[in-house]
Amino acid sequence: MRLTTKGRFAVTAMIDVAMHGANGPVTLAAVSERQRISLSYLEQLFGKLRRSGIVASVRGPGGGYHLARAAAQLSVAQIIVAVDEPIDATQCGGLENCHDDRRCMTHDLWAGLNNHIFSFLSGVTLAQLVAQQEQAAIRAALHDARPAPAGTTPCKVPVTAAV
Amino acid sequence: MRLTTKGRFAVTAMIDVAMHGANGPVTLAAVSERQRISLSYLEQLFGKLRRSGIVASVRGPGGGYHLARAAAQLSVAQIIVAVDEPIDATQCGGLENCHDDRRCMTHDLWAGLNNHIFSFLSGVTLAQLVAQQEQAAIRAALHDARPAPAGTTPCKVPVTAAV
DNA sequence: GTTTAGTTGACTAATTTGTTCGGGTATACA
DNA sequence: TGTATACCCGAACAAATTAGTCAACTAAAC
Repeated sequence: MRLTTKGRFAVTAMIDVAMHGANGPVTLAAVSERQRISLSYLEQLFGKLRRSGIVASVRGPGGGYHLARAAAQLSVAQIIVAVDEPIDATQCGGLENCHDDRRCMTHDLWAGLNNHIFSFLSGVTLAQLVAQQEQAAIRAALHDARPAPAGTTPCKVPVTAAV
Repeated sequence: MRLTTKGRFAVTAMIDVAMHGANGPVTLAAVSERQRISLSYLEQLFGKLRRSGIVASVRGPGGGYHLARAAAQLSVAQIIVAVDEPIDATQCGGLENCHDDRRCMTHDLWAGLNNHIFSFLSGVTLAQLVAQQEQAAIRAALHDARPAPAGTTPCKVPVTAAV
């Protein structure tokens, strides 16, 4: 289980699809514009998401992507695994160059940690993230009750974001 | 909080130091040989670990690295943060190019997930990993009671390792 | 003073990330 | 039947990151 910006893009895009999918399929062009992710990159990501059965596509005009399952049935772990392909398998997967025990120590160790992180992210559903996001939007609307001039909202990134 | 092989190398090396640190400092050369990590790469990683106050160094003959605190006081999160520098801060940290709300949506979202993962990994101590590793070694020793020919132990990587 | 081992920095190859381009194909709609 | 929409696919690419190498230096033990 890797955790890179690639997976974040995928999750972000999936949240966007989940939030805008009420009235039919969501186009990647719309996601691209809203989330500022290059269209082609989205195409690559959604190709994987589709092949993983996480989203389904509708071609032609009025087409786009929609969730293949309910948002409550889709976990962050599934999304990340779909786009952040495994590769590696920790350097000796099926290879025979794994002779000394030490090597295996690393593997077992990380397999364990992987399991922990994976099961944690498996417990976080898209539905939860969407709900969290919608609440945040409501809070923001209430807080900035006065009509703020467009394009001036400061971006408050919690300190921990840099972690 | 990124989660890459770099962090894994660091944690693996730290476990090695923790397990072999009973009789004085552990040299990177020894870690390099046992864990099959390039010496120079370890030097880079331990440079960061030292500057983060996670390990302390002893120079000269008989020198090496030892934990700066008890293994029970060192979390996986600390190690990973030390070597996997933050960079990014999710693309707009202090920058002013964060105008539309959507951008901030991503940030808040990931800050939240970061917090979750971070606090989870903060709860995993080096001492726990060492204990887990020692138990595994004991199990392996009991299981492979017969004297296995050197260099033939198969490397069993759990399926989930590929995740 | 010689050896050990940390310390630093520069430099490199390989991989990953994110993007751009250039073409396809399926479908709704006129 | 045509045309616009939007999914699909692959190649090529710059930038960043990862992992490793090399070389020179400093502190300490013996």
